[in-house]
Amino acid sequence: MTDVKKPRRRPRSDGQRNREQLLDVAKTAFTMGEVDIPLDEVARRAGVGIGTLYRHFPNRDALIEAVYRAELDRLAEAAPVLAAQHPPVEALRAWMRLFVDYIAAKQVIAPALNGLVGGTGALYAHSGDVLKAAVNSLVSAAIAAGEFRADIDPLDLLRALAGVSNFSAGPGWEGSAKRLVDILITGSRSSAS
Amino acid sequence: MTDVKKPRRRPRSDGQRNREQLLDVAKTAFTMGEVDIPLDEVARRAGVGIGTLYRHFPNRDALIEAVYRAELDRLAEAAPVLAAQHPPVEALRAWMRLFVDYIAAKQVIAPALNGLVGGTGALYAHSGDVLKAAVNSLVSAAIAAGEFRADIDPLDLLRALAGVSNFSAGPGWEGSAKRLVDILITGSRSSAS
DNA sequence: GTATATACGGAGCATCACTCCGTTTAACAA
DNA sequence: TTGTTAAACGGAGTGATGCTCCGTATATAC
Repeated sequence: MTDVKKPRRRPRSDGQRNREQLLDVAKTAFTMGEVDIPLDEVARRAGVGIGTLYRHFPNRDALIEAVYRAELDRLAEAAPVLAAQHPPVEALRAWMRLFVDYIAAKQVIAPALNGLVGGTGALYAHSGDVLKAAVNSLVSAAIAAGEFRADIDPLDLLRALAGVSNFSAGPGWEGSAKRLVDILITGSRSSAS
Repeated sequence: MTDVKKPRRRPRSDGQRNREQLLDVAKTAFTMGEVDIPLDEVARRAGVGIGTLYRHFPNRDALIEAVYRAELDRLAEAAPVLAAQHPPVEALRAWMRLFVDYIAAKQVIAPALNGLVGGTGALYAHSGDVLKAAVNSLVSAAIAAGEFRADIDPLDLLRALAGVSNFSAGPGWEGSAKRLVDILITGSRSSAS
């Protein structure tokens, strides 16, 4: 059952290279707003055959998720750094702003999510976990410090933040998103001042 | 320029009937999670030809928007009713909860939105307006009553709420969404208690 | 150098969005 | 009722796209 693969061989270098090239092309395309780019085209730009693309990513969603996930990982990694640099509530505020800035700057996440079929499912479950862990640690710290109400569900905050990414549009967008962060934090305090 | 159509004839009854049947089938399908249902299939279930579907809705997005818009209209209509029945802040809270309940019960909005290509654009601009007006009037009343800070942008709240709809999943979802509503309202008060 | 697991490429298939146009029918007038 | 006509219908056909299959090529190990 739990048979461990003993790696008979080192992974082939061309395989890894191609995989990264595909991810790179896809990320660039999604960022540029070409959410509907045909997969043939992604393969062509990456200089590989369509078959190669499908071996690395079994379907369109898998490719999108891979791009998406790599970005989220980087976001999650920022959490412990911020926690070390600031007091709990400020660390959370900073992270939430980072989230917003991040989405604003590189429009990777929002368009990709919108392009997904029935985003309800697997993708969130998988990729969401790292973000969940990140926001979870920050909120826990704020609660432990007595700054936040104990009944705050970190996921609530994450959901609200994700919403901003979906309605991303218009000029005053960034400022508005930052105000929302403040609203959320104020609303979560144990005894609002 | 502004030539008014003088309706030479009454609209044909079969046309209207078919249009409504198509909308009905599409709404049901989307609600059932069949976001990717082929349009041929929608036409078949509605008992019309594919050509008829395309005459009423020039493309897939147009059909989705039509369903989506009808639902949003009903949500917007609830705002003035609630405003008449409750004090400002409670009217807003009630409306936001309605929004959440609505999405939870009939999963029309979230899946449809996710299925859209680049939700950034036209659809929101069009359909969003009615919701915007609804939440706007409720928030304005709360500000006028001195209950809310004057710098609250109603759109911020709408965005956060929309986020919930996108991360809709899991069992504790509804309760969590209601907590979020409370957080948002507490965070928006002029002097939080 | 040889063997072989691994990866590659792209022709081909199935499906789906959307178009086109000949046929049918509801509305109106006489 | 019947004739006229604008309006609506239906579905075969077209092009594009997601995905599969399998023969070929090559990196790794010995």
